[in-house]
Amino acid sequence: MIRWGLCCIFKEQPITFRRATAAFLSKKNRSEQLRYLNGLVLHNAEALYAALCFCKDNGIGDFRINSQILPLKTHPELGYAIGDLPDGQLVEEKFRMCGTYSRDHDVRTGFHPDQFTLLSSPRADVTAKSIDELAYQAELADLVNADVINIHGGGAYGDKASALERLLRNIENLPDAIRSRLTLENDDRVYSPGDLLPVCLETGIPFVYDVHHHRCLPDGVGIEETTELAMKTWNREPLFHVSSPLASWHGKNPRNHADYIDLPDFPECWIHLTITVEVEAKAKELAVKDVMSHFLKPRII
DNA sequence: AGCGGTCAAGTTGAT
DNA sequence: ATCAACTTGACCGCT
Repeated sequence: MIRWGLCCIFKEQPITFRRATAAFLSKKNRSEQLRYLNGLVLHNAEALYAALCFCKDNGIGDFRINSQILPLKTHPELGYAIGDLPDGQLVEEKFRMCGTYSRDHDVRTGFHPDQFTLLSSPRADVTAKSIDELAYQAELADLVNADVINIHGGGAYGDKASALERLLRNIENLPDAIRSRLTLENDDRVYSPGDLLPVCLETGIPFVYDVHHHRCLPDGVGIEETTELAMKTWNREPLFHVSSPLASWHGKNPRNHADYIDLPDFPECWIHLTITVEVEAKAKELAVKDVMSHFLKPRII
């Protein structure tokens, strides 16, 4: 049985997440900043609850939470703690309600920190800021009961072996709140499954297998074998990603995502697995419902 | 109310 | 050298 996942936002549903810009906020004094952020974050906490309700009502068992749900949380000048907000208690309560709802209705949630979150960089400042970002997402994950914080390997910096060593060492030094949720995903230009699986095995970090990225950046190992290896890295329900290229696999940029999933792109060997598959498609909830409908056709007999 | 330039952060590869 | 892509368009000043 596949648990289908929706990523971050909606195409048609009137559920939106607000954001803030640093340029705008930095023109205000601190208490005005916190008041502005307070309203915005309350809105986002309520939107998350609505998103989880939509998922449950539509048979969608997984929702990826946008990293910007607490905008500028770790910004060097504008950053804040939830407790700094005028209604901090209420904000926390609303996120906890999301956590209760997702537990009661079995809607899995997770985070995917953005491209600036790197545990392989040679720059100590980049690593430190990344760990800050991961700590923030772990704190929020605690409130909302999210069990995954998924990142990529990052850059190669001209020497992939050294970068992988830094990645490994940084993972091993992470606090447990982060490490217990952290996962590694293959990307489409630097780190293939073959690069990351050894790190996952050594650290006990689960491997998020993105089959689209694997097709963009192959490593000589087939989808079936990689699926099996990925499954073994998980101590809970495995999480995989699927998407289709915008133009075609042979076009100039197959990395761009299409609106919907082209059914042949879904690996046959996944069909009978007990896994979560997050659908990375521009049509969002419409794409998830579309792909689900292909698997829910009434069976003969 | 609607338009459009702009938005914290790192790294890569296409142009 | 610039720029889009990456999990995602949304924000906000201007008219």
